[in-house]
Amino acid sequence: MQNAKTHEEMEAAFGQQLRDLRLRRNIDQRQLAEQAGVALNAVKNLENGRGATLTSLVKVLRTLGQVDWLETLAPAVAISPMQMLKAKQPRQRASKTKSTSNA
Amino acid sequence: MQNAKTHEEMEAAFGQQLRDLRLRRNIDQRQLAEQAGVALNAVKNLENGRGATLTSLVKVLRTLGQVDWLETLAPAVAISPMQMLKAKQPRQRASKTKSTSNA
DNA sequence: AATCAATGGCCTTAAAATAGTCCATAAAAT
DNA sequence: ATTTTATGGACTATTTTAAGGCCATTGATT
Repeated sequence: MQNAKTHEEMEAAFGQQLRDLRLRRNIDQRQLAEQAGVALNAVKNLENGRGATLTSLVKVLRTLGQVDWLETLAPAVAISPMQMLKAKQPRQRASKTKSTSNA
Repeated sequence: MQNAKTHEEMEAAFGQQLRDLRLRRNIDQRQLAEQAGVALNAVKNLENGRGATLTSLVKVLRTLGQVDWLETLAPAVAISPMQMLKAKQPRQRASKTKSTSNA
């Protein structure tokens, strides 16, 4: 099983992390909302996992000094410039072979 | 300056990472959308940074096998159980000192 | 060169952000 | 321990935005 968590659980757990970050900086939700330029309820929703937009998340992450985290999702495969020249473009579109299509 | 990138740029860059992940698995947007249980447009919006919900992101991340990434935002401060007993609660509310209040 | 995936536009519906207020309670002050 | 006070959660109504679906166009793959 990959995690067994539902989206709701995952979002709630994620919100808890956001809350931890905020508390480490010792600011309240209102201040965070103001500094991030989002509504107070947006922060509440984020921390409670009740639904939010990526935009709100990015703004909040920036205020919390965690924007870099967003770039850690898909670490680019680091290859040398020489390899770069040899290698084909990494793939810009999915190929036709419907390998993983289970639908 | 905190990163010089605008939200739009950040979301677009983030979307590019999602696209990379998808292409590494060699599936197209439609397949990803189907497997994730979101609309094709949700995937488009995510990859293009045109606005998306956290829910869509979580569903897509799960399909891409990257849900664990969500838990890497605020790595909990690992302390021993004994320290836990001694230590004060990490802070459950922001304290009164309006240090960072710029409003 | 021909295909077909990916994008972008438009429209409708669903959902989230915003704004404002109230309340329970945890934290600070006495 | 009790009081005070700020904090965070809950609720409503309204505005804004994204999801969902469809079609036309672009452009990478083959």
